[in-house]
Amino acid sequence: MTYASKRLSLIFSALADQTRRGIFDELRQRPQSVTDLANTRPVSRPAVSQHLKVLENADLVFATPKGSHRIYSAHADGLADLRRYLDRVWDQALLAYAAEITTQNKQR
Amino acid sequence: MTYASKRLSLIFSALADQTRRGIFDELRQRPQSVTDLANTRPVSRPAVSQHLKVLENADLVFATPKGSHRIYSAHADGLADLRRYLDRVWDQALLAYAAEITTQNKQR
DNA sequence: ACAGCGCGTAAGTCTTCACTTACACGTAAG
DNA sequence: CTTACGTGTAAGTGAAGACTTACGCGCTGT
Repeated sequence: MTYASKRLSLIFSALADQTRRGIFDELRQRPQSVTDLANTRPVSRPAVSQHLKVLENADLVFATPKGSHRIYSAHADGLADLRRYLDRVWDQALLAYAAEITTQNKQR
Repeated sequence: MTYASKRLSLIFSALADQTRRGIFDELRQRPQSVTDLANTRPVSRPAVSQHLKVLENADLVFATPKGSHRIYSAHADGLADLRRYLDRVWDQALLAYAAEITTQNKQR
């Protein structure tokens, strides 16, 4: 549980940043190198490198060495945990919502 | 798109904090007041109040005045956006993964 | 071998954030 | 009315984060 919480924190905070989510979104469309990503973005190349490290640490991205380049791609594993959490939360939220409605009806 | 991005950032960063996610998880099980939440948690009451403000701002939580109390409950609306994003990402990630596999097969 | 490219990382700065204590205000109860 | 409770918010502090420039190291090609 604690393990899962830390993992979720990594994933959520990784996707919380707009620049990072942009990188992730673009990597889903097509794998790219660090400089390729930096060229289409208003931040420096080291910044992109650091963002990729965060995404990689959350299992949202992985790198494939290609000669002297490193091609980054989106990874499905990190998303699986997020999806599991969200599915669970989703059901419970709907239940809570239904319970709330009935409570409100009772109070009338 | 930019609007959605900002909204997503709010949701993701709201859920990125462990304390805040704990509050949200507990509110899904049963609506509670601020002091109730603070009592079962190692942080002060104002801290909980601030966390609730962040959650409320992300449409993950809403308050119902009850006399001098304020009962907070989980809200499904904020989750809807998150779920939409995740569904889209999920499909694309699977496609990207499949594309990557076929690329690797070609290169053999 | 050497010049250049792609990349990661260290070091520094400025902002954001999670938290604390102190204060102000409305509601409830004596 | 006054005392007490529940709450939100302002002010301050220490840590984390999103950047920058500078540096170092492994490939690549000539």
